Amino acid sequence: MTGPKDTTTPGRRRDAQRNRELLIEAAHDVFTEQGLHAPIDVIARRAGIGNATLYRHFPTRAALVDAVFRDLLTGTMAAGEEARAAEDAWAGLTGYLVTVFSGLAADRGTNDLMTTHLEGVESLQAVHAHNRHTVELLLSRGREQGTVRAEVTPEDVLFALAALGRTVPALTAAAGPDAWRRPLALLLDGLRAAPAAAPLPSPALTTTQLTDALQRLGPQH
Amino acid sequence: MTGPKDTTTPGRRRDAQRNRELLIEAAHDVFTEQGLHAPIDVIARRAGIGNATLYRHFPTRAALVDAVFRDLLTGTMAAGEEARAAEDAWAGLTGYLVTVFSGLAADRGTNDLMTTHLEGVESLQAVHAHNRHTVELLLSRGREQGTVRAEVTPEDVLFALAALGRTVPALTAAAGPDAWRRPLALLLDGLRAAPAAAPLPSPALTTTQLTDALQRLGPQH
Amino acid sequence: MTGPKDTTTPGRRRDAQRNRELLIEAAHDVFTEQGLHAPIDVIARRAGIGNATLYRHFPTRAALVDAVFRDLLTGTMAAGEEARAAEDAWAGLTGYLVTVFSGLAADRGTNDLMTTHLEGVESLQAVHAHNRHTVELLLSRGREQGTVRAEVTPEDVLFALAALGRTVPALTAAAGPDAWRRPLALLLDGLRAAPAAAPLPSPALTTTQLTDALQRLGPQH
Amino acid sequence: MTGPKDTTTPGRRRDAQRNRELLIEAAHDVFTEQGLHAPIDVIARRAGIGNATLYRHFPTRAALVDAVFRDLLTGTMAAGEEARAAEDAWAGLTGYLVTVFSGLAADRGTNDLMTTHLEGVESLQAVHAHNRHTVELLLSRGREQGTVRAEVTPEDVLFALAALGRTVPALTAAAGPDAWRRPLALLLDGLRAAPAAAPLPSPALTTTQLTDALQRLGPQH
DNA sequence: TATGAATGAGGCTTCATTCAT
DNA sequence: TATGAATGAAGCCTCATTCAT
Repeated sequence: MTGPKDTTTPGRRRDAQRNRELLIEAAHDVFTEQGLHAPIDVIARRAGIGNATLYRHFPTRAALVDAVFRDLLTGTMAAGEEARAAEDAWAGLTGYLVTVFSGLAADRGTNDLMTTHLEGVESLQAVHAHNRHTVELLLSRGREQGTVRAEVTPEDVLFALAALGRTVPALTAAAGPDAWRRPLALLLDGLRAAPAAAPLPSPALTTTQLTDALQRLGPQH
Repeated sequence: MTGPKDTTTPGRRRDAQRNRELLIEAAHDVFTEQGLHAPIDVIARRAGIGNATLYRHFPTRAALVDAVFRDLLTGTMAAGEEARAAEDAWAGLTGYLVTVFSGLAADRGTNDLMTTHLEGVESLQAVHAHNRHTVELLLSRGREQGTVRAEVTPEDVLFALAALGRTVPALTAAAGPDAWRRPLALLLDGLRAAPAAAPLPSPALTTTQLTDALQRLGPQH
Repeated sequence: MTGPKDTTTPGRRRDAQRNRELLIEAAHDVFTEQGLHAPIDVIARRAGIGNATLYRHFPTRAALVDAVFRDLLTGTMAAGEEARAAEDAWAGLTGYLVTVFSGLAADRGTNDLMTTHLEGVESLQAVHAHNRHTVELLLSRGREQGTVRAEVTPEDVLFALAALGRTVPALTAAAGPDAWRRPLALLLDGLRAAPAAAPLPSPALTTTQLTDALQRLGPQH
Repeated sequence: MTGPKDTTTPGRRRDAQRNRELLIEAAHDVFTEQGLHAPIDVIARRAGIGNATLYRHFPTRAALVDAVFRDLLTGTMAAGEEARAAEDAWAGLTGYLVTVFSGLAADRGTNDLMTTHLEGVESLQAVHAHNRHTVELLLSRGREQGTVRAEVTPEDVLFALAALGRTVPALTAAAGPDAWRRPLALLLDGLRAAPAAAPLPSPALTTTQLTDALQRLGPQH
């Protein structure tokens, strides 16, 4: 006997737990593919479970989103912690944003989540706050170290991040998984105090790729 | 023969033309307010015309969009022409983008249009091409004049433009009609060869404004 | 040719008109049977028409209710006019209320309509206003003629009317189509200045009938 | 024997009893707030108990209602006893009805219960019977004492009571906790043999209050 | 037996597209 | 040809009741 829990679990508990997991899994997949606005019924269907059951487990979309991303988001926060500890604030900031964007690129759900403020998603509050603190700290230290432009505020960075971040899925779809590195580098260069030394990463978009990427953006809302 | 070419449909031709105009007008208004995904019926109703008639005139949404913006977009192209003539390429580029963004801020339709490639919208091709040429020209001359970073491509600029452009409506809603000037300036600073001399325009976002703006972005699609 | 309309009516107009009538008819029936809260879909089904079509004709429940009852309600208003002209105000009031209650007894829809204020039902406003004016006028003249208690206000009457009126369908179901006459008479006797001379109309409820009636009332809301 | 009768289920019996009490308590609260049609699950959740357990204890809604109100209703019956003892039958009747209405005003559940006959609620039979006897007795004595109209039957009173009683929650919501006193007084005046001497209690409704009250009544069922 | 969970069915509303005159 | 109308399909949500442990 390794743990007492297994034997204690009464009645249907295990089954429900299984359903809950199926739902979260399905929701994760669907959110990843379609974004956070994906129809609830699609998720339920994908899980092979009645939609009313989904509602029982997660009365609101926000609750479901919260459950799906709670763990994933802690990953982002960990990256933030690490970045804060960096000697060179600029390097820390850069590295942090790269990590964040890697996440945004892979997953429409994470993307929506990080580049929007969804009312009612609890865990999100924490991530956004943490995110802001990380950026704020690194900016302020960067300013002291002379690598960050004096006037740049955390809001500047966070907003630019969101703006660029939202386009990442379309971009990667059109031009490969690393395509976001280049516009991100450009953005960062705008924040620097000193002129940018490093060459831009990732090859430039071709015209076709640009067209493709824009097409994938689609009309808003 | 005093009338128009086709005598078989005496008043018809003119009637249809009138309808077409009414539809385009209505669509323009609706697109401006609601974006390009606005319900077809709303447009037809606003024009005071049956939706099936709309379909007859414009079998697809793209066709309607095309018709609506064909004329408007020439305005943007004119701004491009003017910019191309600028002595100082950097000033020309800056001015051009400011003009473009002013348009993006005012009109959800133009915004969708310029920051996306809608399959099947013919006239759009022309604008995007023109746009690209303008940027390309100014970039290349800027490079010669030493004001633009060597590596920056037109695609870099156009893509960044689209990314930032799409957020403009939410941004102006949250922080006022000039709020886009600041992130645009930041973006431009990233493109410069020389370090940015000018201070950032427009006050920085407050945290609340940022939150508000992000909330207004909403999930994609 | 007796009228030009028939031949002029273009296209589908006649068909749609037919549908509209079918819908109103069906709605009338369903409202009469089930009251104004009856499911929209049931009405559409009863009319043999898709529910979306119903929505096209009547975008809100209130619009449908309005269409169904607009004509019926003018009947009530006519009765009001007549009552106002009565020499003996008390007789006029009595007669009026009897007419009104006859309507309430026959039809759950009318009943809901008259004993409730449904937001958005235009024609209803007029009836309620007319109703109030009738009652007000007759009360005030009745007071002058010494047949109505001094303190009684139109609101007193209208409210009592509503309270009693709502029970009328259950009452008639349990005790016959004239059963409402008796409680109405009792109510009126409470409004009189002089002691009631006339015997109560309609036989008294039996205990069983009372039980039955109450059962039919059902829980509120 | 120190324990309870059934020794086969040592803690069970007591547990079940406890659950039963919790359920009744919760149901009482919910019924009071929302009326007798409140969702079953809400009650179970409020009790912190599974809904299936609720079903086990009370297979039908009626059974639950019965259990909840069995005790409460004895209070009403006590008031009846007291009223029966009154010297002046009319005063007794009046006082009784005031007491009853106070209850109707405070509690949606009691209201539904007293103004309706719910199929299958056993205990209700008793209350209604008791109620009827009280009214019957007082009426008959009032007739002897010359204060009650000869023709008025218990059913007349009980029905009028129900009709007015059901409107009490809406009325108090619209016009204050004592607003029911005035229409009740009017009703009673209709039952008197002698002309009403006392002025009406509680101020008259304003037009706005009337509208508000009617709106709150809502469609039946 | 007690229980949490599951679900089918019902209700509302919107919209793109097709139909029938 | 021009048109108003029709509709199927999709999305949302709630609740009474049954199921399976």
